[in-house]
Amino acid sequence: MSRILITSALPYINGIKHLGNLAGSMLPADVYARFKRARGDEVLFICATDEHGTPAELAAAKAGQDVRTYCAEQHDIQKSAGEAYGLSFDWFGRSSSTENRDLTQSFAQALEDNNLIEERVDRMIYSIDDGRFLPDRYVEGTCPHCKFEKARGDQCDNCGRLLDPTDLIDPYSSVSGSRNLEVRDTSHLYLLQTRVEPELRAWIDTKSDWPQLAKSIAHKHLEEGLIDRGITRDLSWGVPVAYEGTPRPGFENKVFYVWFDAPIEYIAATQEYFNQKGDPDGWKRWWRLDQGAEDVNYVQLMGKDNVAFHTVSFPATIIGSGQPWKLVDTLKAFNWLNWYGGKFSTSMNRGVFMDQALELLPADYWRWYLIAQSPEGSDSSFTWEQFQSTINKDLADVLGNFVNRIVKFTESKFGGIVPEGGEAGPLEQKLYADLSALLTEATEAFEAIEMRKAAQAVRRIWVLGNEYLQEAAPWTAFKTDPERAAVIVRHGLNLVRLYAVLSQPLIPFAAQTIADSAGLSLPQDWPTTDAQTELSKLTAGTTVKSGEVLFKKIEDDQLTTWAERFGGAEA
RNA sequence: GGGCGAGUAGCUCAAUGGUUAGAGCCGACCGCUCAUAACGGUCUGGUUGGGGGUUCGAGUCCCUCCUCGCCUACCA
Repeated sequence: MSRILITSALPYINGIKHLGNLAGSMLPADVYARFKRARGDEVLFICATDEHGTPAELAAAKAGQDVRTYCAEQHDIQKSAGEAYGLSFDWFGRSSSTENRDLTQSFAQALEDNNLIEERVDRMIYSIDDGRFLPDRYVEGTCPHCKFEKARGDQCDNCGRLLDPTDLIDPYSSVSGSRNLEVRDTSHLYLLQTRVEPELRAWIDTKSDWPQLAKSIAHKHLEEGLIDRGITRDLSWGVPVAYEGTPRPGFENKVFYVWFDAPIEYIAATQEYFNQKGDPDGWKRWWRLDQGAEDVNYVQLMGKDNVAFHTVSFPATIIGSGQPWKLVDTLKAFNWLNWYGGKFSTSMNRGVFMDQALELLPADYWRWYLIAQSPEGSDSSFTWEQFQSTINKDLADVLGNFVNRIVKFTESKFGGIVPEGGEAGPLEQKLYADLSALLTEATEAFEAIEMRKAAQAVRRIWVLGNEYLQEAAPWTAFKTDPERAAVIVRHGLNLVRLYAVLSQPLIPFAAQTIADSAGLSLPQDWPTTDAQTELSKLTAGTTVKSGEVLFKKIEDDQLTTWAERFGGAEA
């Protein structure tokens, strides 16, 4: 038994997430967490909303709400959405918690004590009409290179060149459109990452098993030389720049940069969890190497855009603190799920969001599709046509129909009781062998967090049941050799039990329904690779019961309706 | 501009430098009749983005070009 700490990248507070966000971090993290729990490991699975920063302030203003109220509301929405998808977080926290405020300030102080913090004066764009400093990308204007009129202050979307906001011709605020801008001096704290580079490099060099994507991003930063990072911003919504209640002089109206406090929330959310449980020191055995966390395996899952922050910035903060914090061991990065080859986009009404998806179909349908099509190697595309095909074939035909056919057969021929008698023959021996190989494959894929491969292996195990029934033909045996039929049906029903167990991480709701039909309760331990033993756990005499159809097929006219509502190929 | 990744069957994706590049879906045909018109089987389908090179042997390694995606540190 191992101790596994799992974190999913924190979803930003700015509105409910689309299926791409779900597929690229939270869902695979959940599948992995469920798998590891079924394996008997001690799992702590943490996530939270990332609530600070300019976009949150602007979204709140747009919604006509106080930012605090807005975030509280949006947090509840995201929390409910996660629960509706069966995301089994042990805790879904908030980066605006008091725990995170205190811990973030404490980290900043530790870095300061280690002479890793420096005050510098920046020249930033201030929008007089908006009453705020503007991050580079919130300043727009004409590109000095290509004359594109909607170039952002950080980069021109037309010619791709990197820009400084002061380069822009005729700049204006993208918040209000105001051209009443000026450059102002403002002080900020900088984290002197350059000074922790040797330690950071040494640590990264130990991570030989990181995926290529993560290693190359981390090394790129090291090779080009780390840059000292500004870790404060001129905003009102965020962690105040203070220590133990005392604001830092000159920083009364500033907060820490959202990317400084967000990863710290992984730890703070754990504190929130244990505080809520009345065990205020409980978090330490997960995060403090000097207080019981030395045997924790820490696994982070995230989208590819997050990799640099998790391999360089956050580790630099932790290492710089000089304190014995747990650092990430295993890191899994995902690419993007696209919408018909393009991006999901709220403004262009492209794509499906988590709440909308559940209006159409149960969570398991989405979970299965998103895991089976997981954007692991490269970006993958959502299309309605492929979604329909995957669901109808894999879930309805292969899995759902298998469970239904064998249970119905048992009801009509054996009174709904797992029959006794008979001995396993050559067909069963072949089934054991095939199943053992596939169980090994599936288990290894889950362990390696290779989601496509894992789903594929599980699907092949479902197919195995249909192959077995077809060849064994209990409907024929029943007429000529009832004892032989009993053997076949007993094995078929044991496959149903096995499918419930195997399906737990992927489609937990359906797994429970399948388990119900065999009189089982979940969770159950993950199967061993000893197929013969696994196929004898449901013993003769047990009552089985068919129920509603497990998965309804997606009809063509449903698809048409959805494509009209959400856009599709034409978008 | 720089860095990284990707490009393989109609579609979605596999393939430690080593038989004849595989699987699912789609399509065609055959079988089965327990089951959600479900299941099983067979078959069709490829100039591996283009062009060069290394090698006994290249989807894989090298060079170059094209296309797409991500990052490029003040969006998160």
